[in-house]
Amino acid sequence: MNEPHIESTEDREELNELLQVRRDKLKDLKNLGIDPFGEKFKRTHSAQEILDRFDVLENENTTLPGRIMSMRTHGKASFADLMDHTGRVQLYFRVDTLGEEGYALLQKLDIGDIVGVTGKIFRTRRGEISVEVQTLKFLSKSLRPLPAKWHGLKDVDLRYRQRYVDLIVNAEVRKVFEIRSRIIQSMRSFLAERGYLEVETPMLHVIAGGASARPFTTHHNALDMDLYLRIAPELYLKRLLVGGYDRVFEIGKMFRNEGISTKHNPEFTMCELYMAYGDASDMMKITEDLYAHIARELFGSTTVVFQGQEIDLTPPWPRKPMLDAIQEYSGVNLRGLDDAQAREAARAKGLDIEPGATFSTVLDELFDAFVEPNLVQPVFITDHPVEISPLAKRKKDDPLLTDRFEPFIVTWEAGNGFTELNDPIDQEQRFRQQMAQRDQGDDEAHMMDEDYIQALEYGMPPAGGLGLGIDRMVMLFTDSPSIRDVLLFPHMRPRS
RNA sequence: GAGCCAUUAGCUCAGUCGGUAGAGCACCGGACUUUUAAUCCGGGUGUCCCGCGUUCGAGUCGCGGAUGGCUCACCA
Repeated sequence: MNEPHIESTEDREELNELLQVRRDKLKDLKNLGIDPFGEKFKRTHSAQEILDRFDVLENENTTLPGRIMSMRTHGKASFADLMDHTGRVQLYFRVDTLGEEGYALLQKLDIGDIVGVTGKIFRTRRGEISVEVQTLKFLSKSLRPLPAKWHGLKDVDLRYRQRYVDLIVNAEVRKVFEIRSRIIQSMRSFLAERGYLEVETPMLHVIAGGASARPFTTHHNALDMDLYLRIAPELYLKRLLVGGYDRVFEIGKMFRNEGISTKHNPEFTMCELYMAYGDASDMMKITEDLYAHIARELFGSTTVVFQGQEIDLTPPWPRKPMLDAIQEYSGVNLRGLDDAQAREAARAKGLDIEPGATFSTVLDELFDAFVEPNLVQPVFITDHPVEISPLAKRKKDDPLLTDRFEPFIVTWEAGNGFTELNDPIDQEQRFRQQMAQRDQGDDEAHMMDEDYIQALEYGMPPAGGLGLGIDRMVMLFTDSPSIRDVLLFPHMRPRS
């Protein structure tokens, strides 16, 4: 920190009045021998504690830090609201208590300043629980004005770019991220209780596998090699099953170089878990139980309201094979059709299908157009075609389909799970098929991972695996319509 | 990537037919010893997102650009 403090007009002519006034007060404090950026401060109570336990705390002394959020001055007495992480408590200042000199310091106090006070807890005539301040310490002088107390900060651009201000001013935003933290905690304990070991696998991948997505690339200088940011941890977690761990999970960031929308951020959080000797049905059960468990912990109920719709998360959720769902909602029965017939059937429903589209592409289009918008209440869509499921085990009774499922809630895909393919020979063929698609120009097709095949050749137990999108789960539980509302710092274009 | 919309004071927003900008809160000065969206008196603090153009004159009209929002596309 070599830069000198900028304190007054001489240093920076361009500061506007609001900023200048605060810098002048800062200078005044220093001239009085007061450090405007205090130090460690020990608290005896939080703001909420004072309110909650007033019956026993009345007339007791308290010491607490917080941020000044509003001030009402009345000549020789003044009021202020002090906010900490728990809530707000009113401060009462009077010249009789503080003395002329102490009281005069209030002139240097601004909304936004972080202070520590000591004083007596009492109730005002109007009934407001307050602290009559005996000592006031400046812990951090605020040099910028906060947004208006009544209207707050609404400009979404500013709210995301300056999330710190959003968090200061909008208590409901703070709440969202507290709930996010509780959801993840609750997920961890849920899985730990069931014998899952939390692990960490690499984020820098030589092969971006485990999902169909365009990866970000980066470069390692010392090794002079390009690397990918992971799009999924799947192949590493299954190597751990080969290694002998019975149940593992990982919660972490994934990176996908794709479009940004209200449901997509380039980096997002996923929880993946694997259960040796299990299968897709175990994973469906874990999914519905986990959602219900979190809902109960958060709200004491397994129904939640999202954007005005009541969503019933009570297990068990219905299971519906993909082809049945398509037939039910679009009237198209794709069973037994070849690529050309499937294209024709979809076109008959008014979809714009490309000439070379394969059966699974058509299926995807029909599903997106006719089925997805209807999947408001939780449901597992099952039995995806093998071409779009290169890591899932085939169904015993239909080798063209896989033992796979996707949970849908409020029309979003909330996750993805399946019985894991543990046959290295089939896996290698699937990868080769994906490579062929890649050669056709599909840059989201899976890459070949020789080492993963080798791992399977050592023997991986039959297993169930599941990936859950944490951000979408948090959106559901916090009634947030945009993923940006559940990310502290959503990706934004830099301002020029 | 495409369409639509938005961008004016620190914040939230007005701004008529094209005539050089306003309100509330915040802020500054003054009064006030239990207020609480405190009140009362006085003060408008501005790159009207940026650039170019039309015009005697542009916050306002046209074109280009930036950022954001929504929808679509892409995408699990």
